[in-house]
Amino acid sequence: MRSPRSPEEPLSGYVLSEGEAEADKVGSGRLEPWETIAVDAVGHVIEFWGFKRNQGRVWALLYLRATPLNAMELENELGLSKGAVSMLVRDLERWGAVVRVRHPGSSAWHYRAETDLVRMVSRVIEEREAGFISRIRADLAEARRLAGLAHVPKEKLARLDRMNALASASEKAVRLFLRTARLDVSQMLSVFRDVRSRS
Amino acid sequence: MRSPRSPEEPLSGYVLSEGEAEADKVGSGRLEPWETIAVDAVGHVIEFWGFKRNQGRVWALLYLRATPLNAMELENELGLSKGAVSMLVRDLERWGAVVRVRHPGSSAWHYRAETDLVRMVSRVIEEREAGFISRIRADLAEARRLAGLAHVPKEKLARLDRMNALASASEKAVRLFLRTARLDVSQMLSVFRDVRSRS
DNA sequence: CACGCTGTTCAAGGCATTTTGAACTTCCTG
DNA sequence: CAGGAAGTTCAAAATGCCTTGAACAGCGTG
Repeated sequence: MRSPRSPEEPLSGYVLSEGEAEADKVGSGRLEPWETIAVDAVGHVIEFWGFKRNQGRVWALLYLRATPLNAMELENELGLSKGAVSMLVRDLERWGAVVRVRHPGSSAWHYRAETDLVRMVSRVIEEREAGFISRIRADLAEARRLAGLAHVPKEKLARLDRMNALASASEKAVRLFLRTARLDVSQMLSVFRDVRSRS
Repeated sequence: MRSPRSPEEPLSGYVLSEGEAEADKVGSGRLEPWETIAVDAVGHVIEFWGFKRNQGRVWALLYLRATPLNAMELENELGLSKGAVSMLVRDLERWGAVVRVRHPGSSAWHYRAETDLVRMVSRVIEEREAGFISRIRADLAEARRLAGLAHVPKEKLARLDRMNALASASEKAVRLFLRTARLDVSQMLSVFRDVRSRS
């Protein structure tokens, strides 16, 4: 669902941004090649859904390494700054996609991936949808009201009404999508849970 | 389906960017208030779907004014530059959301809104989806292959497999969405066509 | 209770995308 | 076919989002 921008640009295959081409670059480069690929793939998915790429990368690494990692490890493995890790992890935590655990022998927090990535995506999308699309509908309704007061010709009013109908249709489509996606996903999740890392 | 970014940001109501707050600003300001609202609402929807806001605004204005406008009018009404209008209109044209018509008494091109805005959105999304998600799946498959060669422990392989399953589920969900949205929309379009401006 | 280690905050910087504006091209009109 | 209006192009500026890094805060330990 992301930026088509201009019709002439290539339609498949995502574009690597500068640093990304050289994999784990700046960081210690401890990531194995297969990890890099998987982590970045999740980064792309999550970006596709309107989140930050690095939120996906953090979650993916935590998920792949069954064992909880601390902030420093995330910095090194993913080549992120301290500040970035702090913020990314906080976001994931609030969304319930990551939990913070205190490890026995260490004074640092460790982070563990929940399997709720998808649940998080659909919840957040739903919240946005609720606020955003209904705000748009409200705007169109307001426009319609003003136009009515302003004695705008019937034909134009009809066009406004049709825009409204369009917005409603979008809204319905998105809701339907979320409902079905949720269904697909809850089946998925039950599979996931079988191998959930026992903390 | 657009940028949730950070959990603490307000979840409803879009944020106005600088210039937008003062409505039609720089331009001649010929737009009526209700038009401004409606045009911007469409701008937001279209941005939500990953296009440029001004592509939506141009289409919306053309749709609301039943009569085709030329480039200069679009510039003035929407406060855009000559170059911007040229590019925006070209994009919409290639997507089939706008057609270019030669008006009898004038040497300038005029632009007319097709009712295909929604068709355009779903087509473009579908194209992106086809390329993008399948690319991601391919990446995960590659990661899985490499991990297999690298004698990665069974448990980690299982996690990779689950990521793959997740990606498949996304793909299925998106496809389903597009199919149903298309259906909703084709019903819509039939309504639209009744009042299509006869050029 | 001071030190050091971990995590948080946020202004400044960096990066990608979008818009502008001016040079250039095309096409109509007389 | 000259003159000019309309349209296109593209480098540079503007914009907006994300990350960085350094200052700050919290906490646990010696």
